[in-house]
Amino acid sequence: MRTVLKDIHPFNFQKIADGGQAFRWNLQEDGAYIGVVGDSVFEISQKGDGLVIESNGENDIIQFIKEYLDLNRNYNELEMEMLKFKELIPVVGFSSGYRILYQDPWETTISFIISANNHIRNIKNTIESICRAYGEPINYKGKMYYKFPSPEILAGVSEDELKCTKCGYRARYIIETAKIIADGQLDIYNLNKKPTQEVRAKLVTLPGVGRKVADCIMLYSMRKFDAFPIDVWIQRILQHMYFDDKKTPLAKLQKFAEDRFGEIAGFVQQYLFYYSRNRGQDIVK
DNA sequence: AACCAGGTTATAA
DNA sequence: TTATAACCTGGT
Repeated sequence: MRTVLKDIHPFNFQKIADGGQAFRWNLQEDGAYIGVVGDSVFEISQKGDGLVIESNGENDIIQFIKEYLDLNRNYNELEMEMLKFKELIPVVGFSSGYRILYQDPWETTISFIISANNHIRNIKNTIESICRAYGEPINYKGKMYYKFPSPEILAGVSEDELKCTKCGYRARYIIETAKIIADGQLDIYNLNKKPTQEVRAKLVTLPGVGRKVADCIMLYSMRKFDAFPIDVWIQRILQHMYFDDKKTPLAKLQKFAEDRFGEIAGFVQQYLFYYSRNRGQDIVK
């Protein structure tokens, strides 16, 4: 399947793919990105406002990837909302084109458990190893790619074996969480129907999932846009912009951001994150 | 060689 | 309720 989408704006796939919300997109020599989403391989290249999407999936995969890329949302409108906060004017200008992907809750949960106290290169390597070791293969243009393994599969892996993927002490969290999901103790695919507070409370019961990871899961896979994950970058930029560069407790930053940005907090977080990480330097891999 | 990187957890005040 | 240390791994 191959399709061309036009007049997509604002949209910047490089920002989206390398922005830290997804870990399975890899830049090719020709400038395209290849990644596995769900059961299919996708190859995406952007030329201005046009998007070329290739996939081993069938035609009905187009709607799927449009949802994934959040193409049905009006980001012009959204950016107008953000610009009502005057201090965000340079942030929106810098980060425009970023989008919040709509990812799989299970994969997102495990990915962000791995992300804790870790950095992107390691996170990507570990996730890729896990998929290669336990995920089903997909052939795309003569090369092998691998799906993200199911909860049932990871629930059955031993801790020592999983540690071969360099996830370290997180191996235990991954397996225990997989067991809870596989057993049906937590129905992660229907969680989004509940209010944010309630979903968060459920998510943090999973081993390896704290406040920050829970908010990432909600924001990237459940469309809970009032979630506002605070990592060191967000902490830095919030302290810089609103707290006179003074070290401020996470709880205080959290409440501040939620009160100030409300329903669009998650979008603001993404734009701030990208701004905080990348302004004045090259885009980090 | 010591320290850090997109936090969570256990433990103690 | 809030603060502090330990934690796999890979890199500087």
